[in-house]
Amino acid sequence: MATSRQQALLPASGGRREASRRRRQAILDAARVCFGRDGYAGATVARIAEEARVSNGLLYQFFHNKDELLEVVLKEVVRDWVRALVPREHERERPALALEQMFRRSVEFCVNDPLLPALLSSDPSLQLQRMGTATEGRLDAHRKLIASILEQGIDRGDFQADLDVASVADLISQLTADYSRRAYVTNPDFPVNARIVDAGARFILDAVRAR
Amino acid sequence: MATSRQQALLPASGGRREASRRRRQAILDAARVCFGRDGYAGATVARIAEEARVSNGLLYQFFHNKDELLEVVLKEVVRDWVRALVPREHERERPALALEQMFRRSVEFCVNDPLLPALLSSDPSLQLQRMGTATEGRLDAHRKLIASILEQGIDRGDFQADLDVASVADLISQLTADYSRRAYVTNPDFPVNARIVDAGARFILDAVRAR
Amino acid sequence: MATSRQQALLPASGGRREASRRRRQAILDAARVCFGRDGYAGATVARIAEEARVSNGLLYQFFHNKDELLEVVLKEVVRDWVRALVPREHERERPALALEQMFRRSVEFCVNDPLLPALLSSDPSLQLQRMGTATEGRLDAHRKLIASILEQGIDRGDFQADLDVASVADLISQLTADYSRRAYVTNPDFPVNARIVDAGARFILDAVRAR
Amino acid sequence: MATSRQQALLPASGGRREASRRRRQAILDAARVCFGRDGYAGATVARIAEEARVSNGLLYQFFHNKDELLEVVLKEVVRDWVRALVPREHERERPALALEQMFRRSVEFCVNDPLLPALLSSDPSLQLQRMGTATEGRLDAHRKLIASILEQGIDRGDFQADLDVASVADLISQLTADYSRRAYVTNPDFPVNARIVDAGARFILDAVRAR
DNA sequence: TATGAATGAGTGTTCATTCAT
DNA sequence: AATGAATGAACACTCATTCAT
Repeated sequence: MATSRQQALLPASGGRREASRRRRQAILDAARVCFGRDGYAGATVARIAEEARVSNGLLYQFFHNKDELLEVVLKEVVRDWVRALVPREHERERPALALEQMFRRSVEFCVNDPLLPALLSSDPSLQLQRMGTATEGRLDAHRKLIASILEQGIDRGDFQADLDVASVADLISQLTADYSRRAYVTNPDFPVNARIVDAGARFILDAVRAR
Repeated sequence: MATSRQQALLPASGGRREASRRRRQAILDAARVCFGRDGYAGATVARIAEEARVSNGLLYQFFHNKDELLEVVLKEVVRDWVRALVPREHERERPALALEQMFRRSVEFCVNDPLLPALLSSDPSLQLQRMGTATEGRLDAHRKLIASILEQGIDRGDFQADLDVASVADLISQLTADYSRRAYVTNPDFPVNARIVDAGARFILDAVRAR
Repeated sequence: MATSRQQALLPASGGRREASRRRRQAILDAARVCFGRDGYAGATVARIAEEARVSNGLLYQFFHNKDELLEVVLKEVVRDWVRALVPREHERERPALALEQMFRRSVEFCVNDPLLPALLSSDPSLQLQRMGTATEGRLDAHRKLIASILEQGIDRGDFQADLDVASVADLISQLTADYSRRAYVTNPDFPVNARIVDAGARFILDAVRAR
Repeated sequence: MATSRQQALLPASGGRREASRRRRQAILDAARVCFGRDGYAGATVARIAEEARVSNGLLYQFFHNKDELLEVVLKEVVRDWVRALVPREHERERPALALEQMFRRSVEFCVNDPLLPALLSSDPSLQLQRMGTATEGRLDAHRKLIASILEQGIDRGDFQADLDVASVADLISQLTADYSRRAYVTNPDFPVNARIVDAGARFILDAVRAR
């Protein structure tokens, strides 16, 4: 989101083609905020258009309908998220650190983007059954990324040798998604803070670490 | 839910009072399914009434409005769920077993009741801010139950002595909720099956077990 | 109204026949209050039944539907009103006094019975078009009563000889109805009080008095 | 109303802006008829839209809700009415004539606009408590106008010197309102016709005239 | 006779979508 | 390309009326 939204604020330059592209992005950014805040049914097309500083009807020149808009937004979100999670250079050879940082970065990411965890946990408010599994499939990227880190750690002897890699990758993906969601929803009973994020990181590492 | 729904299928016997009680329960059961499937905004009063085989208006003789209906349904769900999770007699002195069974039973419970995990993860579609924290507080019961098992395990030397009990209880509660949700939503990419539930149980135990 | 409502409070005595009659009257009294307060559309059958301390359905054993209930209530109101207005003995030979007292008594009557003025001025809230002119005709009684007083006054030389009796009777009837209504509706801008009622009485007398 | 409605029948010309304005006015005109005919509760939004030859939803682009629509309609009615009643030039120095003409014009005005008298007599069906006293205050204009004519007449010696001006102004205002209402409601028993309007005018003048 | 649970048509209102401009 | 006025199918909710008890 960061990138695309910043671009929208750049001076209006370029030809008609460019202006059009910028408007389309403004709609996507506004939709991201609205769907994340209000869910699918709760978000209104009018509100999205308003927050994008664009007319009601323009939306339908870029997207066939509300469903398609959501679909595109979700793809964008997942793309940005996966990009943000790719391990940094210095983590490459240290699987435990890579795993921990991925968890922390994901929680961080979602603080400003509640849409992702909603998607990750198949939030019924998104009514995903409306669209094909196209987006659904993309989530696989996260699991695969985790799985590759796990395998690397097993190879190096850092993680338990007999892990069911696919299943554990899924577990970690879920846990991450949930804490990411919680990072956004302010739960007065049990807020996500440094302490609980630390506990989450340790929990994951304890569960996979070799003994 | 199980019990009440089964009763609904019994031959219609008893006085008017009884018939009325049965209809009320049919509405609650239908609402449970609809809210769980479609979220708050997505569920329509008409659909709920239809699935309860009841007229549209009758709903408003039992509940003031859609909000109140959701509130009552949520209380019922949590009540049934907590009941189902209480450790059995033979698990009393074996914290690791108690923890594992709680996870498995919760996943089982939610196969037929997607509403619970939606509630547990503060699904925005439920728009919980509509109602008081009455229900919210009840979720605490789950965390407390887990926490008590954890403490017992620490005392017996089965679990790590330096666990952040409150945080870990929350983590396990979340993980349970998420797998429970997944147990209902049929995810063709990664279904919840015996293998992955086993992995979940092991993951949790590995994370807390003393070394 | 006074009479009938007081009877409703008498100890429940008499056979079934009598009890039934009493319940019917309770419904009529409650309807009178509700229709007067809320208009036809605003009054609900449920509320009427509640205020009559009677079940919802009983109403339909006495009256075919809401329309008929209103019709009967209106007849009662007009009957009570006309009864209350009949000149007292000592007014018989003094037309001016009779006229004035009728105005004052009518205002008084309606303080507790807003339904009458609503009827007198064909208040659209009563949606009188629903029913035949049956009730409508009864209003004639008031005009005729006034007309007879006017004629008497003309004969005695108290009132102008060339009055258009029928028209003036109608005017006075209207004015009375309106002030009666105003006696009930509390208009903060221009409340009906002793001063304005006095002015009303004088206005009427000035308009008809012989010069 | 006259003016606006006539315009609505003109050939549909002008830009989008103009067309929109015309539709808004059509809604107001239809609402005026419906509220006047059926009262507030009796009038349905759907019927108003239908009579305005406009879709159900358009109404809500111009007015927030039914209440606001009524409020705007009432303001319009009062505005048009007060405009219609301002004494003509040649009546300025003849209070008796001014008074009479005001009565006649008001009756005339309401033949096509039953809403005004409903308002003037605080018809409960309008449920005026819903809105602020904004409109309420405007009615004062009528009383003040009458009062000023009365005072002028008293100064010139045409009217009784000791009139309670405020009260009499209110009486005349009421009488006017009532006859205006009657001018619309076709009362088969006692229709408002030339004869009875004449009687009304004479009645008022007789009541205030100096002796 | 009397009840009140049950019905369902109808209400005010919202909102995704279309289309003349 | 862009607007926003206009549509109409939903929606949550109400209430006169019926009917099994």
